[in-house]
Amino acid sequence: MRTSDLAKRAGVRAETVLFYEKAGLLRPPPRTESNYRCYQPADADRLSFIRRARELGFDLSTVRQMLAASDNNGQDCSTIDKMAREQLIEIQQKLADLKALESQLRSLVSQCAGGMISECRIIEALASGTQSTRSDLAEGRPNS
Amino acid sequence: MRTSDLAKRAGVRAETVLFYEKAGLLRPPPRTESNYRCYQPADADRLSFIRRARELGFDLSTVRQMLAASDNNGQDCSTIDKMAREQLIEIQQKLADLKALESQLRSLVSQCAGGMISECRIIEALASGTQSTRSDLAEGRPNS
DNA sequence: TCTTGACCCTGTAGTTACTACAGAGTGTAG
DNA sequence: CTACACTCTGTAGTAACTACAGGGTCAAGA
Repeated sequence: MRTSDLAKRAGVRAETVLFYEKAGLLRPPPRTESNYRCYQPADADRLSFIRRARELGFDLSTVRQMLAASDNNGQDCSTIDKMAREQLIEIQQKLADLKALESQLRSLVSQCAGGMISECRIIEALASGTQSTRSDLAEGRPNS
Repeated sequence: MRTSDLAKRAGVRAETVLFYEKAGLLRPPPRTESNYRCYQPADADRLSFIRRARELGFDLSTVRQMLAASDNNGQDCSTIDKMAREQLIEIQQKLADLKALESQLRSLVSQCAGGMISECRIIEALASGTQSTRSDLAEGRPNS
């Protein structure tokens, strides 16, 4: 398999394959006489593994460790387990943040009734929070 | 106010203030004789506006447009409204993605019963999806 | 045989929103 | 006078790719 064939199988770009090699996730495959990379089906599996882990939000260095662990069958499962649990907690935190953000944004959007900027509720909401009113958002020193 | 005073008021770093100036969000303030930046309270309001918008997930170019709109009181509110609605949709999409991700990850984590890597359910789950079994994750060409 | 087009290679620069210096100058307290 | 804390500019680093530039290779068609 050539680089682009491997890439297609996993649904990534050829550049990404090269990037993963440089990043130490994919091993340098043998080359043809003309220096083209030559991949085996097993490489496609490894690449799919990487993609699945990435889609679950694991970062590259975590994926690297997972691959190392999976290459090392005798090892204890707890490292991997710990990484997954940490990732879960991180995702749950992000989820909570995003939920809060969504409700704030929804309330922001619901307040807009059209009309002029000067009475825009969205701008007002973003400007409020300090004691100042919207009339002086560092105006008076225009820059253009 | 000096740069770091302004920064403290909005809870950002001094470098971030400079960065926002370079990015065209904060206007270059007047300088002292020795070339130090001299901010007014209104600049703090503008910076807070930026921070609030950023915390709601708006990107810098959107924030720039919002500031431009808010500097231009006569303008119609619909541009801002549109930006906020688009942002809401984006956040809702991310929220949905993250929810799906969380449940996948939760099921992954719940399957781990400890033990050796060779029978790790987490690795298995990441490796599955193609027809291949976990025994051949591009092994056989170790690289170290 | 020559050419065209589609690949492949390496290496570098761009993206976002900052953060972290390096190397220089300034201001003030002891 | 000196130490220390600040300021300035400019550049390089972060994550995970993406997008070239400038070269080489290969197979099919004229």
